Amino acid sequence: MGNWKEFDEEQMIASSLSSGILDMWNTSDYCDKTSLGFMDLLASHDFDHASFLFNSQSQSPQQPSSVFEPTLPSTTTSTLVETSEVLNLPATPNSSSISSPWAEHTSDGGQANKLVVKDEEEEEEEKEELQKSKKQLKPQKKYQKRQKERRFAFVTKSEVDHLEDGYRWRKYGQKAVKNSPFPRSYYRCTNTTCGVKKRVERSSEDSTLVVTTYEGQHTHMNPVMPRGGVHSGYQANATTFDMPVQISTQHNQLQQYPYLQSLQPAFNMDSSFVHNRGFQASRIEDFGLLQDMVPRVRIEE
DNA sequence: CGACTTTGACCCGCGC
DNA sequence: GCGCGGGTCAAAGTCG
Repeated sequence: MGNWKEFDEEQMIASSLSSGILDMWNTSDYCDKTSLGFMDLLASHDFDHASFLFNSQSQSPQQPSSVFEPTLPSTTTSTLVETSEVLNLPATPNSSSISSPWAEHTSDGGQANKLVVKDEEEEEEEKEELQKSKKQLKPQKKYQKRQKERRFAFVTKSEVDHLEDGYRWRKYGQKAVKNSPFPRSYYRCTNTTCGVKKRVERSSEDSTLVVTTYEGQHTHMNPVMPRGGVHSGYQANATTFDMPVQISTQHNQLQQYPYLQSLQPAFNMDSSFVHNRGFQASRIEDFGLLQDMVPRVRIEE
């Protein structure tokens, strides 16, 4: 899995995030096996808040995965990995002032493990400008240089490779992966205005693990139901909306597509929101990607 | 017939 | 420059 070498640091982040979210639930007395909150943040590409979760991990040791007993036939186990190729995304307005009860609990005030995104962006921009000026001498090629998009990956324990996440995807490629018996599939969001892509591959080390990598940000309404389904009416890249409303509109859909809640649209999050969401969500049935979350999933080496 | 998948060819970046 | 591996294109095939 050569491609995962770039995730070396993220392995640590992933496991930290895992314990972070477990910690979040413990703190809020909310351990009912749902994945609300954590996966939402990463699926919505709200990395500033995801880093907040990361910050919160340092407070406590990892929790036993037995807290999340599987209750569904096709159980899923997720570990988040945010890549270091985090670029070309507008900054989240609240990024500099995240307040949360969990952040306060961190031993170092939530500073030590902060994910650095901005510096990498600037550095990369400079690099790309340099390359641009060099390449201007060359004729235009059919394929433009791929823009590096903010990406994140998570590991899911599932029998199904391509998990339904509420968006419609079109497969546009499949490649054999070096040193892996399993191919990697490439999907693109079917919405023409949306450039979000995702890669799906099965771990060569543990065939029960599916590695899904998202790239880009949805720019349209979430169709939620895969084909001809009900539209939920919230925006995929919304930065604000009323959480209770969202919960209620999602409820029926989530019952059918348990992992949807882990891939829901962006939102602003503050401590009251998290409490509110936890409270609201606890009334929803048990389901979710993280219900049998494993504290640590080793991706490579 | 439209939406989606499959698959070989091609492009691109990178290391040697 | 060359080869390798990852990523994408696009025509053909499949499915409902």
